[in-house]
Amino acid sequence: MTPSRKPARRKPAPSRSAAEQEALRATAFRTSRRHNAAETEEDYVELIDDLIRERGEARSVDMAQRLGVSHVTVAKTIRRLRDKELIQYEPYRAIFLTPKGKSLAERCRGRHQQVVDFLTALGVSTRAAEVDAEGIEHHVSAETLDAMRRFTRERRKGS
Amino acid sequence: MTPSRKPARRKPAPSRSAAEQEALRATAFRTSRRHNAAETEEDYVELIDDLIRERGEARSVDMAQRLGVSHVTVAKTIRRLRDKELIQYEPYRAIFLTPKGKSLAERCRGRHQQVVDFLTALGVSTRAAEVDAEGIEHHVSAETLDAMRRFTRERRKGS
DNA sequence: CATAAAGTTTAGCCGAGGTTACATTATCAT
DNA sequence: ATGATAATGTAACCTCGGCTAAACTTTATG
Repeated sequence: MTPSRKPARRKPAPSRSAAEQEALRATAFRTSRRHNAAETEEDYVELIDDLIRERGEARSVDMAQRLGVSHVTVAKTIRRLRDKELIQYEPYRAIFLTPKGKSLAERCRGRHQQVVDFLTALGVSTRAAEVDAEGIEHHVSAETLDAMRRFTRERRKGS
Repeated sequence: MTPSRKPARRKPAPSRSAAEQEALRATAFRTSRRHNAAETEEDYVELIDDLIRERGEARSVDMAQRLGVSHVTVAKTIRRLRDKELIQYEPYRAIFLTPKGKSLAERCRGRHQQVVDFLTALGVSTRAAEVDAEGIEHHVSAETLDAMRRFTRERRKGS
């Protein structure tokens, strides 16, 4: 009557290298979730760094505009980043990076550029490369980043 | 005394092609956030599809194990997916994909495999490719995916 | 056939990240 | 000097995706 009358007890799992495979997949999901969580703070410090370079200071109104988000969201997030000692600011004043924040920002900036360069070298348009990199950059392992760098260098030399 | 005594009014933005640049960046962030939001449902339907292929049915306890998450989280999520008509199930019974869910699952399966193949062709180890793909796959545009496919094909022919 | 074990659901908590509406502060211009 | 306006902050609310604890259903078994 109901669409399924399947048993509620577990079938014995296919017993090849199954356990390892399962574990690897669960790890992949967990890793991805962890990276998603770190994404916001990486984006914020990177953006603050950009703004300081471009106009000498970072202000929440500009951050909100660039992120495509309300200023309230920015306010809430930067409070959290301050608690984590990545940034520092006084009420109604501009935002600055702590040394810790600055080093994170620099790492992110480098990685971001590498991903963009890689995608471009692969033949992706500047526009798409910029958009995709924003999503991808937080999920590339050191190993993959290295392979990307190698490819970019070769491709440039070759052409 | 306070670390910053910078003005609270906006400086005129650097006026080159600034407006476009700003818009592009905000778009990149928005796109990335949108993809993050879609990530869960894509992962779930893909996983359900896998389980059905492997053992004929998808059950929440297995999903929880593969995702590395508690079974309660799975229960809550699948309720949402049912509301979105991606899956279908009765209480205490196995889970099935609706046509809509099935087509999403197939798209995701293809994309996932393509990203893994690409990373492998690039020289990344199987293990890292699997983990990174889980994060990356949700953020590749059609254009980038196409470039990846092209590269994978060439590289295979070449070697 | 009663009951234990496995699986599923419900209730309630939390933090992240988003919103609107409203309050406060700083700066600029008259 | 003060008043308008831009920027920032606060309050209250939402959804999503985690969690634990406890209740309930199904299935297997002694």
